Amino acid sequence: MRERPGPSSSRRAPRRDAVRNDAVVLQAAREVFAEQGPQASMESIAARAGLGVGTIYRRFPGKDALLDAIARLFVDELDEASAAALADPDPAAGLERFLDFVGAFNTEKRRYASLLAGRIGPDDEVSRRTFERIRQLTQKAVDAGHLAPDVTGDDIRALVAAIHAVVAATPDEDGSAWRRFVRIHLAGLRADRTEG
Amino acid sequence: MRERPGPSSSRRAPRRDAVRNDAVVLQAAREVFAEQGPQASMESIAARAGLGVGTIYRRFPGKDALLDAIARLFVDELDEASAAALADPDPAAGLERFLDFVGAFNTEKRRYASLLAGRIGPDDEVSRRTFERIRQLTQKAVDAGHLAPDVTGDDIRALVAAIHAVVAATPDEDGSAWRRFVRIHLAGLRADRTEG
DNA sequence: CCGCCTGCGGAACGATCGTTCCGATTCGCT
DNA sequence: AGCGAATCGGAACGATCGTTCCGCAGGCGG
Repeated sequence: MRERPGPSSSRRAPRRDAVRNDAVVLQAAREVFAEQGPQASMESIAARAGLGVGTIYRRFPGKDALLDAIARLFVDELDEASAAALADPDPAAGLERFLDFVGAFNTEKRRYASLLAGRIGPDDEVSRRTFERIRQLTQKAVDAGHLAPDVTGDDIRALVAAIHAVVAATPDEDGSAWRRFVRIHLAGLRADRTEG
Repeated sequence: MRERPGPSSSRRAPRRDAVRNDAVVLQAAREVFAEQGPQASMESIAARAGLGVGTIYRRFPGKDALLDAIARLFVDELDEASAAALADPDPAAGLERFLDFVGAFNTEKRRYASLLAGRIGPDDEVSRRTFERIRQLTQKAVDAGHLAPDVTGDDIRALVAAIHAVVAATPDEDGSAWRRFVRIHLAGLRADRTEG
């Protein structure tokens, strides 16, 4: 039994091609899933990556795991945006920045929409963290008088879902439709609705 | 050669079981698709109907045609609702009645949501008729002063898409979430947004 | 440069599914 | 009741796809 170089490396350095392929597989999967939807075959992903199917299975237990990994990337990105928005000293600016991000994000990733369907549940830890930030951000905006007193995090969460739908229903990459939708809805969230 | 009873009946009365099965197949398909989604197998639909798969294929050319037929039922129902709303003498009441229908309709048919995905395009004749009615209804509501002057049919169409998303994002059959969402958005559509 | 081992390719397998087809069955008519 | 045709049931087929497996190539350490 020889001494090992370090506590974390057991025998050998990983092969360079293997390291490269980690990123290659994920990138190819993102492209092909975006073009063909979740029912794209593993074969077509492997072809796009310039690899064999076995190489994919050495990294991901199966197709579901591959889709989950991609979905996680998006959830994480949204979580970071919520953190940045909450850090803004002006709650109104932070909220609008966040909603802008949601719209732009959905527009950019419009072809990936079907991938997340039912893949990340409401009990996901990251999603819960994101919503908690939305809740705090909303409360700060209410306290500052930028939203009507009865508005809660649930209202903003509904708006986020609605933005997704509006972007999906809008052809091409026209950003004006969802921006107008957000402006209108924010006006409703600011308004005194005690009469209606 | 005998005289035939009429110009449209060629030989015989249709068999009673065949007439029954027309409705049986469609009902079974609706149930199974609602439970399992569009990827439910023809076999499982036939089993639910208590029939063989061949019986389904005698009525519908294939699975896609079966899904299209179901989607068409929903599109037609929405079209009728738009006609009823437009017939209301009070544009504001007609509009709110229509939006109420959309929310209730999506709640009731929540499990069918994935069936229509990409199945009925924007160039569908019935869908175009529906949108034209929405456009007229919106114009009447604007003229009556119930909506801000810059609101168009596109805004209401976006709201319809948003309602669908909010219903889908709400657990169970709680109708309060989308009702609140609609009330908020309508307040935004009524508001003078020249400042924001 | 050599030998060893990690990682790769892609054929093959089993499962699933949409669709077809034809013998058996059931119905309408006389 | 009996005949002929319309309709049905479900086995069988071909295509597709996810996954496994193992012989082989290519890179790493010496």
